[in-house]
Amino acid sequence: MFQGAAALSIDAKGRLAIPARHRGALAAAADGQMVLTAHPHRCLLLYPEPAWAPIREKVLAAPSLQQQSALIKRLLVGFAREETLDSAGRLMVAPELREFAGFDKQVWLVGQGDHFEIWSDAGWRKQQEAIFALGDQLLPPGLEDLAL
Amino acid sequence: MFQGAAALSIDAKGRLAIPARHRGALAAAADGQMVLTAHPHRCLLLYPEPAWAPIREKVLAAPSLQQQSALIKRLLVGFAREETLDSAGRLMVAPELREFAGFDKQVWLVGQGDHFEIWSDAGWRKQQEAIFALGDQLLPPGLEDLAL
DNA sequence: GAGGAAGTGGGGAAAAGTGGGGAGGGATGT
DNA sequence: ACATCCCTCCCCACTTTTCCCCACTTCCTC
Repeated sequence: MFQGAAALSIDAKGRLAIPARHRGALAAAADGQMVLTAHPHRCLLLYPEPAWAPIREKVLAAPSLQQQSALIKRLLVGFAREETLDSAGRLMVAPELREFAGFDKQVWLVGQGDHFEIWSDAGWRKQQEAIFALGDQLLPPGLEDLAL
Repeated sequence: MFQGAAALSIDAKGRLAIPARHRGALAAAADGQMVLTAHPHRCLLLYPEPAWAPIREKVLAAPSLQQQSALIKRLLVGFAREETLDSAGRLMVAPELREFAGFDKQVWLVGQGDHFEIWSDAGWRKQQEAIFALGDQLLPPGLEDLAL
């Protein structure tokens, strides 16, 4: 179970150090095999491979001659890369993915249950602003009864 | 299983270097025999020959006097070429196909499960813009329950 | 404050990407 | 039929990227 947001920096070689407290869980869930891909909201997704496989199968089953499902396939499967951590526990983020998500030096690793999202600093701030801007319209259908 | 997007360049002779991490899988799936053809979305398709054969048979079985199936046949089968990689792992892209897909120097090789798509730089960027433009209408019929 | 673990940066070897020369073979035209 | 041209493919050389390893700094723990 992954949760928690961490501000991390990507070094000049595109490497992202995963916080040590998550490494054990990643190794256990994925045997070290992870998949890094693009999210339509313009962040990246980091999945342990076993959690990613069923999603990939589902997406690939969609008809590729239909415009909209082709777009999803191209984004999710098209950008996906198998990755492992290097000996210092760092994840290599390919230049294509860095560009897609608009990564600068500073990024955020955000736990989301069975996977992580990785946001550029600017993108993450926008998410927060978007939440504040919702005001009373905060809760989406199906979650109206959420109490905190 | 092919996945991942790579920005590659086509040299002056029309050669495209396939990333080394895909070469093993291509050799295994196709014994080196590949088929390169045109996709109606104006990109190219790269199939291992064994995966292409059933698609070709299916397309060819369509009635050729019906306008719509004739168009598909002409595009998919008409543009298809058998290719192999050269000794440096490069794929030769015929001028006809380069022109069809509007290839300049920079192209994208995009894994799509059992095959690849190859996009011009401009075409690939348009795909991404199209996805962002979808907003909340992201998921096509049949994929509404996709969770990321 | 000392020791250890984690984050950070960079050097260097090896592999992969890139580009071009030139031989071989098939097509074209005289 | 022969010469020429063009296309293809193989090989070599150069550049860039990737990966592995080591060293330094910082922070937390004891």
